[in-house]
Parts: sequence; C-alpha cells; structure tokens
Amino acid sequence: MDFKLHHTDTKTNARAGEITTDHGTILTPIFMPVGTVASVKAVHIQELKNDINAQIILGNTYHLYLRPGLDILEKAGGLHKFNGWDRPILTDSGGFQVFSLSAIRKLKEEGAEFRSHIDGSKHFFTPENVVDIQRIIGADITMAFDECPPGDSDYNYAKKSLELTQRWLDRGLKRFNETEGKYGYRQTFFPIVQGCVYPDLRRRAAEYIAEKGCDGNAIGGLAVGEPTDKMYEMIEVVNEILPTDKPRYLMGVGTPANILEAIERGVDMFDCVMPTRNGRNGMLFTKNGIMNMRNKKWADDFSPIEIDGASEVDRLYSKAYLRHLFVSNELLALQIASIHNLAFYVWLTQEARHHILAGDFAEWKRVMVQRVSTRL
RNA sequence: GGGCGGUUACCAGAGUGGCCAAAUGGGGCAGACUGUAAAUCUGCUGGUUUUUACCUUCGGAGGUUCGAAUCCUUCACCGCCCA
Repeated sequence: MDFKLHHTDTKTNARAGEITTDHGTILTPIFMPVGTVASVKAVHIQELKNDINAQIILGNTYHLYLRPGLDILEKAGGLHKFNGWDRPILTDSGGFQVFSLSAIRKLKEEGAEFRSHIDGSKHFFTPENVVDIQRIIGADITMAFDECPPGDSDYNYAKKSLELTQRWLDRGLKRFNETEGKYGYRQTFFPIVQGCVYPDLRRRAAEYIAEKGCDGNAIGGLAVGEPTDKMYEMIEVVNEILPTDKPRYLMGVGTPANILEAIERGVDMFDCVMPTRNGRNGMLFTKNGIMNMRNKKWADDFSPIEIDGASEVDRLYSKAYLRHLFVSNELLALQIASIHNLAFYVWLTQEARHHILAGDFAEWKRVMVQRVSTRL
C-alpha cells in the first residue's frame, strides 16, 4: 500500500491524498461504508459503485470468522471473491467487539475469550490469530487487535488497557511481518492509538505507534461516550505526533459534523455505521441538515428527497413517498435511505477534498458544519 | 313476530362492583442510534396540571349502591338463528 499526500491545507491541518492498493486507489479524505458481515446492509455492489461512489468498504473479523467462517472464506478465495467487491477492503480486527460485546467476553493477557452472540459457543482471539484470520479474509488493510475501553474509563484503567493494547500490537505486528497474503496481492497492517480521553496516554500511544513505521495509523477508542470536545482534543494531540506521510484513520466516527472537524484536524479515513443504521431507522443526512423521515411533516411533501443530492435516488423519489415506505415498513425504504446516506457521506468527504485542493476548506467547512447539523 | 349474542379510547380487543383513565396489539406523535448482537430501542398517545391531584369517558336515558365500564329497567343500533 502506498500513500501520496497531494496537498496540506495552509490554514488547517486538512489533507488531500491518495492511497494505492492492489485493488485500486482511494482519494482521501474518504468515508468507507461499513459491511460488517460481507455486506453493506441493504445495498448491493452496483449501487455502491454507481450511486454511492464507494472506493473502499469494511468487513469485520469477528463477524466473518463466526459466519460464514474461515473455511468458506478460504474456499471462496477471500472476501473479495466471496462478495464480489473488487475494490479495496479494510477489516476491523474485532477489537471493537471486545468493547461492544463486553458482557460475553473475558479479557486476558493472552487475548480475549468470546462467546459467540449467535450460538453461545466459546472462541479465543489473540493478536496473532486475528492477523491469521485477516490473512484468510484477505483484506487490503488489516487492523491490529486492540482493546477499545469505554469513554468514561478512569485513568488507571485507561493506562492498563493501553499497555495491553501496545503489547498486543507488538505481537500482532510480529505475526503480520512473519506471514504473507494468501491470494497474491499485498495486505497492510494498521496499528491503533488508544488512551481514552487522557492527553498524556494518547501522546504516549501515538509515539509508540509512530515508531513502528506502518503504512497507515488508526485512532480508536473515540466516540464511545466521551464528550465531543474531548474527542476533538484527542485527535489534535494524536495528529501532532502521527507521521504526516501516512494516512490516518479515525475509527467509527461519526456524524457529518464530526467528520468535518476531524478532517480539519488532519484525519484521512473514516468509517461509521451511522449512515446505514440510522438510515434504516428513518434518519436522513443531507447537506442542509437531518430529516426524520417518519415525521408527519413529510407526509405530503412531494419534493425530491434532496434536489441536488449526491445520488440518483434523491431525485427519483419524493420525501412523501419515502415517508410512506418507512411508515409501511417497506424494504425499499431501507435501501433508499442507505443509498442516500452513504452517497452523502462519500460526497461530503470528497467535497472536502475538493475544497482542500482549492484552498478554501476552512470557510467551506465552517458553513457546512452548521448546515449538516440542522434539524429539518 | 320470537330467541340468543353484542355495542369499551383512532382501530381491534381485554376488563363483569372499589386496586380503572381502563390490559394488550395495531395505528399515531416524537426521540435515540458513532471501528453494526440494531429493518432496532425508548417515551408519549381523554382533558387541565411539573408531580400529587382533579375533571370528563366505556351506545343513549334512568335506576340500585357509600361506590358502576361492570348489577337492574328501558330505548337505539349491529350480528346470528327460528318464523
């Protein structure tokens, strides 16, 4: 994987760049749709390519390991072959599931013991076997196995957790360097900065990771319950230290405003379930603000979903029609909302890129943060 | 003409003397959702009130009772059966 920095904004830390993988290039800043179980929910590949302009999607190690399972993925020849997506894929390591499935897992020095949320069976993830699994899945970008502590963790827990994540990083990186991809194309490995909301821990984490010299670096453990201002502060602290010539990936974030603030602070890559999950729950993000499509006020609004929206569905369907679909529990509602939201998110990051290159990012961003946060 | 059953909030439907402004489901109105255990979850849904509380309500009218959606009388309407 290569990264070329095209331009750094003069007034802010925003950057425009280009990631090259064996499955194609990615223009940054970029939003990456989440496809946890080998599928971006309610959206198929033609739509991802043509309507959404997705350049890279995510998969999840924990979920794919449980279903369809490694034997199937290996027989398929990797995830790209299995789901038909021939552009880049990034897999999360399962570190987030250590956090979100905390009720059914046990943390140990060696790794994390899980119970499957599907059938209750016991499984053990280590920094090493998570690398092995991601080799079998065959993602272009693989992630280190980390612990993602809750946003309200106290300092002592955060410190202990970070030190575990760092030991796990060394073990994972060692395994990654000792092994090779199974399908003939290159894979890369991103470490993850942790440290909760404590600047000194974040700094220490970023320094530790910067020394590893990986192709890209991730910031994790944010947007997990801490105040938004803390999140922005942590991004600033970390990005002062992370190498500028490597892409920076802010994991799991966030709202359109969150993404714009993070781009301003030098982040290049984003993923979040919000456009798809909230979309399925009736929330639409647009460049003029947020709409709850179940609200009655749309019932007789026959104007297009978004007249100048990023996707064709915005003009094909009216607000009244989409509301009707949601209220009637029609599956088409989930499809339209997911396509719309993902297209908007990808558009937002690519539009940010254009403004970085044009030199007016700061002004554009200030206006956009207001607009996208409005409740319509 | 006779017999039986029924009429409860927006809809369906429980409740058969006080714990009933009335279960439950649907519908309606709003909110939440950030590396997806999520086409999910939460709240409200007679009126006034922050709560307590009070007022109005269970087809209509009248009655019994300390007290009625619940018991009695009667009227209206609906359904089924017999003529």
